[in-house]
Amino acid sequence: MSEDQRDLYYHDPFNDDQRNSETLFSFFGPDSTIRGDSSPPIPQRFHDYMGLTHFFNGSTHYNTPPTTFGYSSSSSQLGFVLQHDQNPMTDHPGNLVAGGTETIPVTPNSSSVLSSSTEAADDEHELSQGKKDNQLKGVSEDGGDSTTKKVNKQKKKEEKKQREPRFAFMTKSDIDHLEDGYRWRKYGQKAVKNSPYPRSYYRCTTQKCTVKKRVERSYQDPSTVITTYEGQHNHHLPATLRGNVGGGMLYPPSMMAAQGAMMAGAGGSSFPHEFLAQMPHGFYNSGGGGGGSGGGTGSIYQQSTLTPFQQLQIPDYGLLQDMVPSMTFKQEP
DNA sequence: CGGGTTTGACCCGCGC
DNA sequence: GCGCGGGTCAAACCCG
Repeated sequence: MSEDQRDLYYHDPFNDDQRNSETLFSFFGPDSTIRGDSSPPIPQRFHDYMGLTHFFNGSTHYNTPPTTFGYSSSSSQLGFVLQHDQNPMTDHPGNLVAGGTETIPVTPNSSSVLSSSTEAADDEHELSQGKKDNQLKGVSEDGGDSTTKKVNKQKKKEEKKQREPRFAFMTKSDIDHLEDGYRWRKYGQKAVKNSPYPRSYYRCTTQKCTVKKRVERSYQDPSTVITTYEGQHNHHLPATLRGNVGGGMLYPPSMMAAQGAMMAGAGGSSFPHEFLAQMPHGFYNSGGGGGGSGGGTGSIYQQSTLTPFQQLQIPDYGLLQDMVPSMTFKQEP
């Protein structure tokens, strides 16, 4: 009963701060904050994540998870949950965790969306491989011998500890599967417990690229799409998507350079939160520019009607830095 | 015909 | 040990 009640709640990754394996960012809410050392309120909020999207797309660097962020659909809000394969909190003792409560109304019992998937997804890479191996073996080797299985299991357990970088974010969008410049192949769909909306599983179609993503719609707020990326692309953006040539062209070189600088500056830690620290300010302020969406005046749930071009903004690093004062910021001259 | 989607089955980890 | 839920597989199907 109580469990049922608990389960009735939507499990929201952005409110799940129970796991240290996650770092959460939230740009939702009128007083959304990125909590750095001093947790200053963000002067402005993102109401158009498209810029971010394109910004992410702007990366042509390998091993930059955020490159998967680009979207080309209309949306207005964006939130992040960054998941580190190690302990993100050690990197950011001040916690970048946004409680989530101040942004999107969720219950404290969030667990499944990311956390459970976090757990389960641990083994996705290895397991999926292992599973596949097992299955294949089972077929090809008449079930195989238990010794091999045991060895495989152990191996898996060891490998399991190595997590792919994973992060999630929420977006306001009518579209479930938002385009991000990469090509994805859907390989599964599952019903989400206590949610009328299914979760879809996608894999990057590029050969040897193991990046996956999960997409699901928020149960509490159907207009919100939760996207979880896992892994890092080891290739460039395919230049085939609706003229959105990798999105990379959409950003000035300085931007990409800045990102590259960041990645380099991260000392190999190519994790999104560093990247996020560099997030340009312009993108979230682009609403007023075009779509007539009311720009900065709209509620945080306001839908953006920007076109990709309207969403294009030259990043304002200074403002960004203001937003995330606790983060290192590099800027290309 | 090739590539993507759908969908039921299966595997695995975890909690009870 | 068992059941549940998440994640993946793969055959069938769809579509351009």
